[in-house]
Amino acid sequence: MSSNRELTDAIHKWSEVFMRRSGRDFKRCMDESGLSFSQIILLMRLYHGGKSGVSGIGEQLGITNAAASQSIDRLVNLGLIERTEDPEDRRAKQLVLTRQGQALITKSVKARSQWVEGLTKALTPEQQNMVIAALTLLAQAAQVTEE
Amino acid sequence: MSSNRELTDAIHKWSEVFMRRSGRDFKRCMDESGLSFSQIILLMRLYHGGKSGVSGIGEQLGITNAAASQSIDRLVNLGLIERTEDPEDRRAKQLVLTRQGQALITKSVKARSQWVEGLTKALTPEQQNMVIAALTLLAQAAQVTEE
DNA sequence: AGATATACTTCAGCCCGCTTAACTAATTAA
DNA sequence: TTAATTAGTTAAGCGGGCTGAAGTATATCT
Repeated sequence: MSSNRELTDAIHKWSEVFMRRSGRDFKRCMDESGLSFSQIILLMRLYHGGKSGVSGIGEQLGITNAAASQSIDRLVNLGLIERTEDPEDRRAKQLVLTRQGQALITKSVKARSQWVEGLTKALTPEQQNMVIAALTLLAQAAQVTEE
Repeated sequence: MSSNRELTDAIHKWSEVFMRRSGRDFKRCMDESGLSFSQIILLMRLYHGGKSGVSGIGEQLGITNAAASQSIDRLVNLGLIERTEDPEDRRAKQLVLTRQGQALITKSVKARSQWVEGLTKALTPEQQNMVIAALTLLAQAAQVTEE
């Protein structure tokens, strides 16, 4: 039977390792793409959130419309975002990732996936099954939590 | 028996969820502390790497000594880093996190730990044991991989 | 129609982070 | 001991990212 302490400890160790890795992942993504952290976060929001307007992005990121507009403008010029007029409301813009923009994010996700996959290489089949089950459980729980 | 496909899929789903979460974690950490991404990365390097010099940091972060020096200077002024003369080589400086600097990073790690712990709340004891075992395996594998 | 509100853009101004280049100070090599 | 190397700082300059304020165009309220 699992003591609460064991669970906490395991999670804490894991958190340290993966926080560190996350930092490096982002840093590398920034260096390779030449984008800033804010810009990558912006792309990730679009990647997960689908279509969105300028002020929607600004709100999600906690910045002013002006800042969002400027940042988006740069990303449009880089060919990572497509910005079109909303036919329903011609004041608004619809923002969607271009194929190139999507590729940038998926590449990052893929890099992390491959890293984890590498970690499982040395495990026994039983252990691998356990990892599959555990990660699936966690991912599901996380998706339920998302509002 | 686990097919390779299952493993890859599970890891991919997990990666998406956690990449997204990582982004938000960093963003929140930046907003709360008022620090930039670079500065947090710098603190994390010191947190994990222990003592280090200015050029060591610059090298790890892929920036010039000048940039590292300036960034460190700001963090020293904020009371997050202690910068002292190396007694062995008086040209060099020893950089260590202050208690406040350490607290900033540990707070971030703790936030993530608590999030994951929250995810496990709804799981059965057996499932929790599995999560413990899986995360422990992954964390160990990751630490072995670190050079 | 006229007033108000909304969605976004533009501009000026500030700070941050980066680079290169020039500098100081300490160490090491000749 | 003089010359070269190494560690770090400082300064000028560029661009990014943010804000507040002003401006444009569309939509909605009365």
